[in-house]
Amino acid sequence: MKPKTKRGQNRREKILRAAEKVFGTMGFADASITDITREADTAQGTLYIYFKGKEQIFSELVEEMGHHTREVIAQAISKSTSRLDAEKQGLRAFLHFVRERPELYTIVEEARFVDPVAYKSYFENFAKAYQTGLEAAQLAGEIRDSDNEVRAWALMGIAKALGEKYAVMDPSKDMDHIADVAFDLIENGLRR
Amino acid sequence: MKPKTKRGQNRREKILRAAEKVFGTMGFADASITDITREADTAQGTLYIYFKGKEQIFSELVEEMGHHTREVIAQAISKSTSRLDAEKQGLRAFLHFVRERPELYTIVEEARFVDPVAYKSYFENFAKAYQTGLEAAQLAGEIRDSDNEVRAWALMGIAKALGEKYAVMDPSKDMDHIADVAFDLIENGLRR
DNA sequence: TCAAAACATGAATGACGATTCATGTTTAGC
DNA sequence: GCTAAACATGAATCGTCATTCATGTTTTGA
Repeated sequence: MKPKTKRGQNRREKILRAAEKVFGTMGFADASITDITREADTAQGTLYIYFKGKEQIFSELVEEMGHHTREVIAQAISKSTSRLDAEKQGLRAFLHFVRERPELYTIVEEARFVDPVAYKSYFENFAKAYQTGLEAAQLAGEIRDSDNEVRAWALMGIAKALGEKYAVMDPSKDMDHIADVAFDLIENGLRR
Repeated sequence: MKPKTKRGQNRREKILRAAEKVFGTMGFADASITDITREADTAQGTLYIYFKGKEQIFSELVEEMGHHTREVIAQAISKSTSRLDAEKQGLRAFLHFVRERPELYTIVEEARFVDPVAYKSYFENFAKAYQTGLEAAQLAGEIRDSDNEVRAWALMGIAKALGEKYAVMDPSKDMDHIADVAFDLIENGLRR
């Protein structure tokens, strides 16, 4: 499963990157093992040296997305002074990351149907972290009192939808602008 | 394709309802024609009298969801006095509808991968309508000036995420409460 | 009442593609 | 430089359905 030589590590990584591209652009069902191995310049059988099957590669990519997202957001937040500012920096970093790796993001969304368990835990973990942050901000008096679980899911929903629209569907607009508009809504709401 | 007798109409409808249930619970890939026809107490071949194939049934369900959602929201909004109130009533009605037909909602989400064209037009239409409403509210001075396209996608994202979480994943909480919390966030933002 | 149209059946067909495996090649470490 | 382990190959296998179709049954309308 895990490679023991440098050569093996390279090959495994090459297959993962090919799978990211192929799954992300054609979707899980339409992507064949042949597509992935062709993209990786590899024989079909080689894939089964490093992975149990089609689904396992996919799941591994979902996990990868989880790690990277956590890293990216943690990094972005670390410089923040207030909780609300952390919110803003986290959103901005997330959107930039998704625009850089739209395939990986699409894979996470498809996980809802291909690997529902991974999908659920992915988002429930994020929601919990989000909620904890909101709770702290609430205790610190930065934000108004409300149901922070519902708020956490709502805020995640904003990030998901904007990522889907402005990183995957229509990646032409400036991401900082998107983040600014969204954060203004999050901070101040709609009301004049 | 379209039935010409009452008997045919009943059969077609029965198959559609079976497909809604089967696609919604097992997902498109795992759902077999046999599963659907078994659920509908029908022979496999009968399905092909009324539908071109597996994908076409699916697409028809996506369209159905579009019609119903539009109806439900239009109905809910019709009683509203202000644009912001329309926002609230629309959100509430949407969440109730999704809790009543979670399978239909899951199907729309899976359409992103099964029928991307239908999916894209579904959400772009909603976004446009949403944006138009926001534009009017802005002109009426009810809400602050900002980029209403981005806002529209953000607000749709809230509705999608809350529907997914509180209608599909965890349907135990009171939907009016969910809608109230979300609308408070939309109206006033987080800031104290 | 009866013929034609509409509807219904479900076993057989056929395509597709994930996975396996018998056979080679390369690398690590002594 | 040798050999065992690790890695690589790709054609053949095998299971899984979606779809078809030859054969019945029911409904319609005159």
